[in-house]
Amino acid sequence: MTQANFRPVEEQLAYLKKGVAEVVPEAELRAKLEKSLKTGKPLRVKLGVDPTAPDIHLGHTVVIRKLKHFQEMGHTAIFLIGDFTAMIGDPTGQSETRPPLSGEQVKANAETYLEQVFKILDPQKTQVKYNSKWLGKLTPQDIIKLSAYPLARMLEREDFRSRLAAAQESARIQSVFQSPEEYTTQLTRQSFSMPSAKKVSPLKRQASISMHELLYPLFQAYDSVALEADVELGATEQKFNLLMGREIQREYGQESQVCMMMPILVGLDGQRKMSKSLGNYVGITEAPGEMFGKLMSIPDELMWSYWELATDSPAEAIRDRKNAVEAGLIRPMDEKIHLASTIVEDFHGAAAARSAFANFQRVFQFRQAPEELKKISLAAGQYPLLEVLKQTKMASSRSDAERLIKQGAVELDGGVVKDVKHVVNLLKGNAWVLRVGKKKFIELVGT
RNA sequence: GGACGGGUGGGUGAGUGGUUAAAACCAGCAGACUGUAAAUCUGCCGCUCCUUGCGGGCUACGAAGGUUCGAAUCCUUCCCCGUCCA
Repeated sequence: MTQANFRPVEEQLAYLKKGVAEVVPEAELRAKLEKSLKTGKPLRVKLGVDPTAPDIHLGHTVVIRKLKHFQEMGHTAIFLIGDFTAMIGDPTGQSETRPPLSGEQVKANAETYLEQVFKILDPQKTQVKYNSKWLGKLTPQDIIKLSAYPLARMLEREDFRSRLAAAQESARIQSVFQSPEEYTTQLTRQSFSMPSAKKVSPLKRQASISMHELLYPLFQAYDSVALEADVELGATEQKFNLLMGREIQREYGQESQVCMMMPILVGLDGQRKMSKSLGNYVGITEAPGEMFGKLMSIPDELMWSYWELATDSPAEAIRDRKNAVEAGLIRPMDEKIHLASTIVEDFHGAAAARSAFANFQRVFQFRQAPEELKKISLAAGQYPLLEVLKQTKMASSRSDAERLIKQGAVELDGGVVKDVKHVVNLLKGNAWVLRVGKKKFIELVGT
C-alpha cells in the first residue's frame, strides 16, 4: 500500500463516519489517519465476532460494512474470529452462559461465516485471524497479569452493574420485612395497589455473575494487543469491551486503539434489535424474493436507518430523499421499493433485484400467484384438503389447517375453499395453485 | 453448610381442590381496511376424531410418587434456579 492510495484525511473521515454512533476519542482517529497518510502505513482495523451463530443477517452487516469502508480507504481489515472467547460467551444482553462449542462446530461456523462475510468484504484484502492462536497459549501467569485490573472498574460495565444492582435490591427488600409471611403479603398488597406498575419480583431475577464472564472483556481486549489494532469496530452494546481494549493496550505498552461504535440495527418489527431468535431478521443468504418481501414489511420510518446502516448510499443522498418523502414528493412505498431493491441488488445482483420487485408487485399489489412457485408433486388420487395442507407444510397441524380454512384463508386453484372436509381430487397432470394467507403459495402437481 | 423464595402454554404473568386447555398482556396466524407497511377493527391461537358442536378423546402447569370422586392447586421425595448469612 503506497501513500498515493490514501484519500485526504477529511475525505476519509467523512466517509468513515457515516452512520457511526460514536468514536472514542474522535481526535485520535483523525491523528491516526494523519499519521497513516504521512507514513503511508495503513491502519489496522479490527472487527471481532463470535462464531456462535453460523448465519449472519443484516444486523451483523452493519459493522462488517463499516470494516469494508476502512478497507476501501486503503486500510487493513482484520476479521477476527473469536473461537477462543466463544467458549466463554459474551455476557452482554442475553446473560446466558453459552455451551462451549466443539472445535469442529467452531470451524464449520467460521467457514460459513466467512463465506457470507466475503459478500461484503474483499477476501483478497482481508486478514482473517482466530484468537485461539494467542489466547490458547496464555499461561496462568499471563492470565494473572492480564487480570490485574481493578474489579470496581470491571463492574462498571452496564450488564454487570445491573445484575449486581438487581441482587442488592432483592436483598434490601427481603431485609425490610421481618418474617417471610409479612414479606409475601406485603408483596401481594403491593401488586394490588399498583396493578399497572411493573411489579417488583426480586425473587425471580437472574443476577449471578460468573468469574469467567469477567475474563471475557479482558481476553477481547488482549486480542487488540495481539493484533496491534489501531481501530476496533463494534456495536454500541460492545462499548465497554472496546474501551477495555484501549486500557489493556496501554498496559502492554501499545498505543491505544480508537473505538468506533455502530448503532444497533432495529429488526423488521421496528421495535427490537434485529436477531435471529426474535425472527425479525433478514438473512443475507436468503432468496431475493424473500429478502425483498421482508424489507418491504418494515415500518416506513425505519427506512432511513436501513439506508444509513445497511447500504453504501451517501449520507447527503439519504437526507435528500428523506426530505423529498416528507415533502410528499416521493411516496413512502416507492422509496421503500428503492431501498429493498438496493439491498437485494447488493447481495444478489441487479437482475435478481428486478425480478424480486416484479414478483412483489404480482403477489402483493395484484394479489396473484408468483411467477415461480414451489412445486410439490403428489401421486394422483383423492386427498382431504386438511391432510394436503399439513403434508405440504402450509399448515402446522390438521387443527391449524382447519382453522385456516374456517377463516377463509385457503384458496385452491383460484377459489376460496370454506369446506373443512373438502377433498382434493388430483389427477395426473393437474397443476393446482394452493394458497394460504397472503403470501404462501405452492403448486400441487399430480403425477 | 444454614435461612428464605421460586419453577405455569413461544414470552411476561394470574391462578391455591372442581364450569381451567388454564385470566390478562405481548408475540404469532388469519380476515377486513390500505400505498408495501404501521395503526385500527374482527376472529383464531395444544394435538386429534367426527355427526363441525358452547361435541368426543388425549396430552399439558420442573420430575416421580401419593392423598382425593376430582389436583396446576394438598402431601412426600428428587432435580433445577435466585437472594441472603457463613
